[in-house]
Amino acid sequence: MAAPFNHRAVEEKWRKRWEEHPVNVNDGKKPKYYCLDMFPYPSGNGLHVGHWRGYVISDVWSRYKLMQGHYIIHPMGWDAFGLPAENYAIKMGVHPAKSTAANVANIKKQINDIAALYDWDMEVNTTDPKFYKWTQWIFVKMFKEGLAYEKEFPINWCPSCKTGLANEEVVNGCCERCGATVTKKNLRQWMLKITAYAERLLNDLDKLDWPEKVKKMQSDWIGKSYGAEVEFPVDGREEKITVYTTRPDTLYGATFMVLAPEHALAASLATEDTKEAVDKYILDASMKSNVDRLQDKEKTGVFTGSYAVNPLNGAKIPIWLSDYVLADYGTGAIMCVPAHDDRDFEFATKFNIPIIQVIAKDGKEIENMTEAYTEASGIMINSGEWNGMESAVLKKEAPMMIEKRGLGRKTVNYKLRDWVFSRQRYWGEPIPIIHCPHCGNVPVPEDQLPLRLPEVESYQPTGTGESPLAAIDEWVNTTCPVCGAPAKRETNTMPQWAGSSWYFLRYVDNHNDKELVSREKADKYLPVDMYIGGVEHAVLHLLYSRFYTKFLCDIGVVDFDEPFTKLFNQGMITGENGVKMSKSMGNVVSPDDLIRDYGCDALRMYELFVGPPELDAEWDDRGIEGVARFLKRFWNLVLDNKDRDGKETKESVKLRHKMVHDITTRLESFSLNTVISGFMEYNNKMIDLAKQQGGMDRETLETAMTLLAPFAPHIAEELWEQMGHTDSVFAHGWPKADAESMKEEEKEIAVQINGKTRGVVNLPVECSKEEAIAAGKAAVADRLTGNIVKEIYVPGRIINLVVK
RNA sequence: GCAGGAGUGGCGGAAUGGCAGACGCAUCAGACUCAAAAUCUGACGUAGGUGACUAUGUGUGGGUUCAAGUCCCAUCUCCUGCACCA
Repeated sequence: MAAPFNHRAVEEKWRKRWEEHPVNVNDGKKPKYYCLDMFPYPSGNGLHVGHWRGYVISDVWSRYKLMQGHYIIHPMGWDAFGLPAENYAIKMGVHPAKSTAANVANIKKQINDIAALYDWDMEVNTTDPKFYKWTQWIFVKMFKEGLAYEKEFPINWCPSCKTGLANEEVVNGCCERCGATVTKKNLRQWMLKITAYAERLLNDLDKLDWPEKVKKMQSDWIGKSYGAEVEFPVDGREEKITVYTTRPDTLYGATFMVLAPEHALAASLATEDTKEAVDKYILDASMKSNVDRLQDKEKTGVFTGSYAVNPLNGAKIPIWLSDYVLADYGTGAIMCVPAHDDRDFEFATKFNIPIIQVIAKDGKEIENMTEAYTEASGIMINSGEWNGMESAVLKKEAPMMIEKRGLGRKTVNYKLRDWVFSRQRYWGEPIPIIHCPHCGNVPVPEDQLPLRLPEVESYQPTGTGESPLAAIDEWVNTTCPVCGAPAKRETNTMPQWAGSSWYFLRYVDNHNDKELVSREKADKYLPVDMYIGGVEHAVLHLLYSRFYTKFLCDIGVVDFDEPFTKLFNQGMITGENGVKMSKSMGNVVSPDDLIRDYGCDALRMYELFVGPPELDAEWDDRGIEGVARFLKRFWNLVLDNKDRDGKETKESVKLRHKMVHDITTRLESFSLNTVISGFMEYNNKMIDLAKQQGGMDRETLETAMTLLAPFAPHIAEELWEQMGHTDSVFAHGWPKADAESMKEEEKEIAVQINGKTRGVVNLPVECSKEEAIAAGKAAVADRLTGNIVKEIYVPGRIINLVVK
């Protein structure tokens, strides 16, 4: 009997060995493969089994690529600036720099328990001045290119975090971080002109090997629409109001116009009679939070007393104000066609505004309209010279026709807004701008970067709309780098996303203090081949990173404009009943006990075995027994047979090649849970065959441990060594399956009568239909009654006799 | 409301249109043991039968096909994302 498997001894031994003799080395000849994890923010809670999953997936993939002959770039770092780190520090009453450093140390230790291939020489930390020097440098470059600009307007404000937020950080009107209801606050803000890249961000999605879901979320977020801007003169006044519409074909059906309460002309359109009501409506709207505005099911509005003139037919239509029109989309004003738009219909019905149908539904005008007809299909009616045209055709042509007649222009619109980039908090990169009374906004000269975050006693958010940095006079007061006059520093900081938008570029050249990344290394090691992480960043981090990469490509820092060639989103590990693991729910499962009891290899495999990697999975500790038993059985199989000199047989060769084939195809398709079950299946088969034959050949056993190596590296290495090898199992290439050797000569085939299985026959694989049918008939002869009207034989699959 | 995903034993989950439930957990029985643990062997969808068996079964209702968990139509439920974007 072989010595029993002692996971602790084996793991300890190999950890040490790998430290002395790394398995992933860059010889300068092997092709690179960059496999990246979304880097964590170092929270105080440490890792739970859910965090492990993504790291295990990426490590398995990395080791597989390693065995295929690549040099693996598999780095890890810390997204340590930002709200979570700062809020944690405030709660614990320590300085964020201190708590962050402690958390990094703790999590790093935990991550090391995974036994992943991480190359700690590449480590980055977004709060390291050597790192954020370049975060600031990118901002300065963007400023110089006109992509970073200042603007005062009502932004999303989280009253709990006491800071402004980007649109992407507002979820259902609440703060993405803390869940508090987001309000509006008029603030001077730094903005990044991500909208300048809207078209490229949209189009280049086609290039990416990403989950369709994520691509769709991004394209919806960018939200491109085609339409026209149409100018409506205001009756009796000089001004014109421009509206944006995607349905210019329905222009004849416009019976009123609605302006957002924030529209520049809103107040001035009021007449003496309506002034009071209009002013009140505008004021009320300004007090409403996003949530209130969203939750108001019933439409509200107020008539201004003024009229607009439909430029096509001269019809006078009333101008209303309503908060269902958004001020910052399109022109903040819309023409309303109640017959063909749900919202306009609801509004018109409520306020008794006429409804004019301009597209015939099923060739007819609808009597007693009860809902809007929103399809752009049907013949135009009540539309002057457009009568008789097909709506779908007109929808496309109308913008040009309107433009030709000088009534407006063809245009496109995006939902994407510019990125609110400043935060009124302490724990972030200071924005490297100096406000000079003479020169305006002047960037901190590049040779003076990094602009260090000052050490302070008090870093609590002020809530006044100013960052805590504003209170540090000696830091704020400086001189203008251009004219030398007294000037003030910008006191806002950057959002957490700033560092994470480009960190993946830095890993490969993290000590370079001359450049963000050398062009040579960028060309050699970038971009990321495989990016693995949760889906929660679909429109945040992943969109921002694409934007940054495109910008850095445009200014020549890198030569590619998409950062992540392939993306994989792993599902979340939850507690019982799909409840998210959290401290407050008390359902957090720590990997520490499991590692102690079952070992790292077992936990790695169980993380994958719990379910398809892309789906959420409920954690159940008990299941780990299964993989632990498998590892023990495999250990015993190998050690019991290694000295028995088992001969290769036809059966064992076939088994070996089928095993390689199955494991590899499942791995390639990222079906990692079935890779693990595959190992168990083949292990069972090998055990049976070894029993039958009185041994198992060496080649088959070694192939099995080679396949197992990316999943359970310690045990694979140990067994590899026990087989007498002095090199690492990872130095061994990934085995290849030979189709010829896998071929079955005979196959068991079900014989059906009318689609129901009535027997089985063993058939040679190469066998004629006649022979097969004859054998099939013989196998079910006693059940065969009536006339056979059809005989189906699908080689290798089935025989079906259709009987009447 | 719109878009995407999912619905299969007690549980997690497998199934290029071809014998549904692989693999594992839990459970039950047996072996080993003074005993327990570990390990090994076997059973394990439901209903009926002593039985080799028979019928039935992948959310629900239809359809296509020699053959449907898988394809098509309709419908219900759950999850995820977006949501007054004109």
